[in-house]
Amino acid sequence: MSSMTSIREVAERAGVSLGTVSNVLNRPEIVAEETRRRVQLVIEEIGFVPNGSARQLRAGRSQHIGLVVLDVANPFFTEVARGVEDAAHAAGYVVILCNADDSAEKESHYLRVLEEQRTQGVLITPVQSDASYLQRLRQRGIAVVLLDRPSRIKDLCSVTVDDIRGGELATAHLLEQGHERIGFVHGPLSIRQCAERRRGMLRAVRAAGLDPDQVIVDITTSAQRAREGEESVEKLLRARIKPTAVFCANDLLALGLMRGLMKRGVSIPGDMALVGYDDVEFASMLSTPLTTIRQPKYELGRTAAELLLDEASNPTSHQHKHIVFQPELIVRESSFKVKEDGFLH
Amino acid sequence: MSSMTSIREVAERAGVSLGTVSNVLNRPEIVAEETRRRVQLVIEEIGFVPNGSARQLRAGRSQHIGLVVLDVANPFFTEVARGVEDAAHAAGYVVILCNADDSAEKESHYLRVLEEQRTQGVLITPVQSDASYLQRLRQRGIAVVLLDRPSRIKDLCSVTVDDIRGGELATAHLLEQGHERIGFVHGPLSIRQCAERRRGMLRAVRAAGLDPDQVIVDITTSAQRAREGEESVEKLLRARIKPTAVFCANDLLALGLMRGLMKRGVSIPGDMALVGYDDVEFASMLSTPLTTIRQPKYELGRTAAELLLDEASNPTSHQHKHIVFQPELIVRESSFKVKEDGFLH
DNA sequence: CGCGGGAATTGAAACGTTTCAATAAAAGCA
DNA sequence: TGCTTTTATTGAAACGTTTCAATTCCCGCG
Repeated sequence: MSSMTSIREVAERAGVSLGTVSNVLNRPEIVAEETRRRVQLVIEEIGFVPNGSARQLRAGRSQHIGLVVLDVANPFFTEVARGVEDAAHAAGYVVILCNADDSAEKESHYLRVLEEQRTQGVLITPVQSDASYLQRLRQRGIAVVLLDRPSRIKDLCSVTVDDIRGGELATAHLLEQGHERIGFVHGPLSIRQCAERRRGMLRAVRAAGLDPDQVIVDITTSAQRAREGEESVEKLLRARIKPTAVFCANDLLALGLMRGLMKRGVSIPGDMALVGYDDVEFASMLSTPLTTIRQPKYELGRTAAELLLDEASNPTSHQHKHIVFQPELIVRESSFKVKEDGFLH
Repeated sequence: MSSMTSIREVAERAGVSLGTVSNVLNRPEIVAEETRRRVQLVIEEIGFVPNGSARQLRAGRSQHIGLVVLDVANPFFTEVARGVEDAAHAAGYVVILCNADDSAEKESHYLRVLEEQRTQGVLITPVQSDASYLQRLRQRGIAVVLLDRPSRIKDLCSVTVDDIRGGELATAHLLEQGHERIGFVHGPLSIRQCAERRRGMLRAVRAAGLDPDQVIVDITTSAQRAREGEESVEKLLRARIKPTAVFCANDLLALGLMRGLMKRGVSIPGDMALVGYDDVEFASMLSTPLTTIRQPKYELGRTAAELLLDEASNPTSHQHKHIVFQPELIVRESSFKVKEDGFLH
């Protein structure tokens, strides 16, 4: 029953040729009214669903786009994913969401799969700085857009938020509040965002006429999640220079760090000021509302998807673009200044 | 250059037949040492990557499993997704994560795509109560496992958490704290979870010898996100019976509701006690840590994926199972009792 | 009445694999 | 040496579409 359910069966039952059924499916307007009806009836009747693999094989390309994120559990990326999905869905494409889970191995695995599937395009925030694999995809005719990562490679679209500026905003704010020793909790510096935000810090520190080596205390974590944030409290409190403020490379780290500090009775912002990054949904709702750098997450995803779709549909006329959004400082209680009178201001 | 990059080109360059190349790819052990090496060299050289569509067409089935969730932006589902992904990845399968976004239309769309792709199986938390579409998938030989939703249909695996019990735990806890009028903020009751949690409430209320109509104040939202939670504050405060406590069908709703209440100066738990559902990561870190019902999210996903893979690989010997996990009440400050002395206990 | 032209349909080739029966080559044995 | 096994390789068919040149049919026009 369900065994032989191809276009051929439809054709036989409707008494037409394969080609006609295909036409009913793809260009119904060119087939005669009555024939079309008859074929459609049979399709309904036997519940025929075209085989995507066969279609793709013939077309040489699928109607999918791949989205490879660093960590699906990070609200930042799910918000980006919503943007991507909306744009893709509107254009009739399907998004395959792949979770690299901060692992280069998983990233490669998924890219390989997307390549095998002859995907229309790939949106990616690479784990690996090595972009040679991406070049390969491009050579195979798969459009690639870098998400939240500037492209070293010129002939690649990218959509980013100015991370240097973000780091600068956060740091300038803390310096202004009178902090002179600032911890920076971040994932591996091989991750572009981390490196750039750090550069922003340097810029702000120098602009204030201070020596970065005296101000910044680096704390590197293996991944950028709450767990790692909590674990880094130890290192923070034992640092050679004792910071009075911390800047975290994302809100999850900040969340974890906050939990860790509270457990140890370190008050925020009294004993330690805290600034996060991303402005995820819960940032404003924490026990101490979190000062953070807001990024236009949804727009980031949406814009990236639009660029990708443009490149995929007009491969020749397409112009590569590098779109940069601006981050915004959102000041909340976690970085308020504590005056001599002991009150927050 | 990249135009003709099929198994055929590899065969020609290596001076062997198509079949041999295929063997090198799939059963390398049966091909002679030297031939294998030669073929592999050519593969490296021209960067050959097999065409997944052709493979799938031939095999009649892809190596993917689809995961359809209600809302990727909900941390509950991303945690489930991690569980699914780990199990699938370990077994060599790829997960296609689809976001139904609480919309029946998107859900249908994705299911259709998964059907066209001749996916191995589908893991789903259906938006629609109508399961006829799922039956169709099954008839086409696509394994289906219901995620976090009991199966009306007998011959379907399902992995759930006892939602009735969850609702009961939450409600009993609030009753115990002395609350006699309790708001229940939830998405459409057509969503199974909502309906079941409500049944749990009824059970608890009746067990306490009270009349549900006098105790429960229903507030239905269009979706179960923070935004909708915040919007429902209005309705809550203007309800005919004024509640002293609220139970939210998930933590995102609770998050939004908390924000809304705070904006209006309603103190938690003093003026209004609050209980959420899911125990997402940030629940313990909110301005008032949230009492909630914990679900084993990761295990849920993992177990579901394992059942699916079992069904997909042993379609005949497979036994359908219905696994039910137990929820757990986590008491935090948002539901503490306020004694006459004005302090929390 | 014959002919040109448009509309509808057809049939076969092609997309890139895998599979499997058939063949070829090598090795073992008497 | 000739015959049987074993081991390696081959070639063709099949998977389910789409495409496009070729064919059929019908209509209107001169």
